[in-house]
Amino acid sequence: MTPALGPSRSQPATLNDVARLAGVSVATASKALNGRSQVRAETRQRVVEAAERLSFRPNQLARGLLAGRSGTVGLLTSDLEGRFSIPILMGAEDAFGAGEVAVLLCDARGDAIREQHHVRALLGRRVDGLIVVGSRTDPRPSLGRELPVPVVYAYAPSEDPADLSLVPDNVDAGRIAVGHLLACGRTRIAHITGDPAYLAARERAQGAGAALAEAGLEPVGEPRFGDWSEGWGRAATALLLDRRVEIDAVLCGSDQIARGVMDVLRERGLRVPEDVAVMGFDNWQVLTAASRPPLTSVDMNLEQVGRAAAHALSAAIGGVRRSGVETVRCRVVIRGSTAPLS
Amino acid sequence: MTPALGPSRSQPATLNDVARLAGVSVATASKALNGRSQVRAETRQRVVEAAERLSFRPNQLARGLLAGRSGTVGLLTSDLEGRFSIPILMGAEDAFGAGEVAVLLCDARGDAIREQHHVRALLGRRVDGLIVVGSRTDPRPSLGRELPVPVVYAYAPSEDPADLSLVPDNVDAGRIAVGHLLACGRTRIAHITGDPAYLAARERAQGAGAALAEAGLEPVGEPRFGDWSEGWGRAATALLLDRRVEIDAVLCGSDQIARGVMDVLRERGLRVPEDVAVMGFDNWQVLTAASRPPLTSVDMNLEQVGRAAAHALSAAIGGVRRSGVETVRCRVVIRGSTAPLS
DNA sequence: CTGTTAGCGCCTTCAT
DNA sequence: ATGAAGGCGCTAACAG
Repeated sequence: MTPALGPSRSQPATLNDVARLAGVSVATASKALNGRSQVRAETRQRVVEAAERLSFRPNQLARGLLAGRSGTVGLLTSDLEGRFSIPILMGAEDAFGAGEVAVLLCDARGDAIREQHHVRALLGRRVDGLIVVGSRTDPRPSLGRELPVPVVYAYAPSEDPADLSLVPDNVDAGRIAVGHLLACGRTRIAHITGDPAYLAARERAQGAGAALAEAGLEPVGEPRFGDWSEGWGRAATALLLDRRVEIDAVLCGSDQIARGVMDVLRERGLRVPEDVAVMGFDNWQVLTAASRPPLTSVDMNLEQVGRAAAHALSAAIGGVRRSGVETVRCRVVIRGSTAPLS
Repeated sequence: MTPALGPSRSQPATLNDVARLAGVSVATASKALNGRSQVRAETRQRVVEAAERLSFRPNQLARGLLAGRSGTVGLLTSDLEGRFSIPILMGAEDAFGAGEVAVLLCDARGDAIREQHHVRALLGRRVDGLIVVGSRTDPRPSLGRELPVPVVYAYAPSEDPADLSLVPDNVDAGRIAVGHLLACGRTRIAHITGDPAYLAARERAQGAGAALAEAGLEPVGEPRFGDWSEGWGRAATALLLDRRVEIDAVLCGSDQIARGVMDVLRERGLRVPEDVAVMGFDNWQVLTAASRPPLTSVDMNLEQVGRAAAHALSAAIGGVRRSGVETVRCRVVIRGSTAPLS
């Protein structure tokens, strides 16, 4: 409405203002503020004081224009809504924030057109690099090799092996999950997991199977694929129990599935973890902590993935490019739903 | 390592390059590309083609430098981890994205020092404005009136009434929640809610109480404050039933609490919604959809809050400033856990 | 040690 | 209709 007339109206101070107030040239002021050595201490003092008094902040746009680098990266998510993007985003933001790099956030909402649009916009802003965050671990189309800046793919790897991708190691995750159950003395381990269209589901099952085989154990039936919901966890468990299949552990493809599994086990009078150990995937706090008992789960270390992507991108911007798919290890977070057989 | 020699190495084309290729001056090229009218159609054509061929994208940094505006806003969250920031962020990103404005994301992680640091960094990048997203609806300290750009507070309002804040209307939310239960013919409505240190909890209770009073009904005891967990929902419900308190509906302060409430109701042989209607808050998909039956819940319309904040900020940048706390209405999302008494 | 000059990429007068 | 020139804020050469 009425333009405020207070201090908030005034334009931000420029180096010119500072120089004038300090009674020196802009060049000297620049050197003084940037710690260049060819400035008399007393002069520098004057400049610094002037800058302070005007609350001078160097204009990064001007700097970027000159340097040819903006000190900015684009973070392009395909699905902010899903819960996997956020931790990755946090890890990346954290890693960049420490290094004076700012993050431009764009959400493509799963739309390729919108993604392309965002890429153009980001390049127009002269981002120094790009991180592309997918919503599932299945490979996705590359943005292409023609981009003027380096790109790192996180969570969803690029289909082009010339690109660098960072993904959680889901095969290994299946392995260490089973490893934990074995360490608890369990031998009749069923695997109830999610949608087989997801690579993550298949890879975890593969790793779990391998770990069982290496231990000389038979899996309790084939992995049971379904969807990622509590409902499927309940249904699959009911089926298992109805058929009198003997089990002392259930490895679940998600924490939601695990919730469903535990509910039915309890309803049928089986105790967790005394009779059956239950383990989830994703380590989603709201579910793992609220379960009865609290749910042991595999954490994909997504913040770590984000941080690793940030570091890889920084390296690439610095000229050290890598390529191919690199994995980040997952970890088991032990809670009350798994325990050694007594 | 080895600097790639492909097309990705070349510097992005400048207007100069385009002009040279088209055989005109930079001034003409600029006019041609920006739709200025004083250019012969045939010339414009040549310029556009040249630009295309070089995949020219105007450097926004240079533009911003000249214009004095960067076309960029800062989004400062205090807690990306919590689930409330994300929808707000999505709404804001969406609203800005449509308007050629890019969003710089910073997460203060609940740390005032870090927040201050981020504000400085953002101002250095000459953001045209700032949105500050809080993690709860309790008022928070203002960033101050001295900032050179407009600021809009979302979710957590500023303590300074001179600032503009956009928050969900939690009093009204309590009202419409009770309104829905009344419409279902319920009259014995208990309220089990979260931590009374949260303004949201107190405001919802206040609104709920007012709606009951207006309907000439007594609340079933005082609102039961606790924390926001499933565990508290279970405990509070058990207490209620142990005391033989007669109820036909429970309004819960969060979906998690509602989960706990429903579990105990079912365990005690009460049917939802036939015997007792249950209603949650937050409309958190993963909980509401997975409940048995699916949970009716109040949605705070957070995307809407984010969008409104974005629009308000755009207006402020355009010179139209508002101030004070403005509210966004919540809405009831009806699912299976509430139904008319038959 | 300090100041002058030039230019990053773009847009906008002002001449032509 | 086109081009030449100036300047946005800053830094890196070079001069003094």
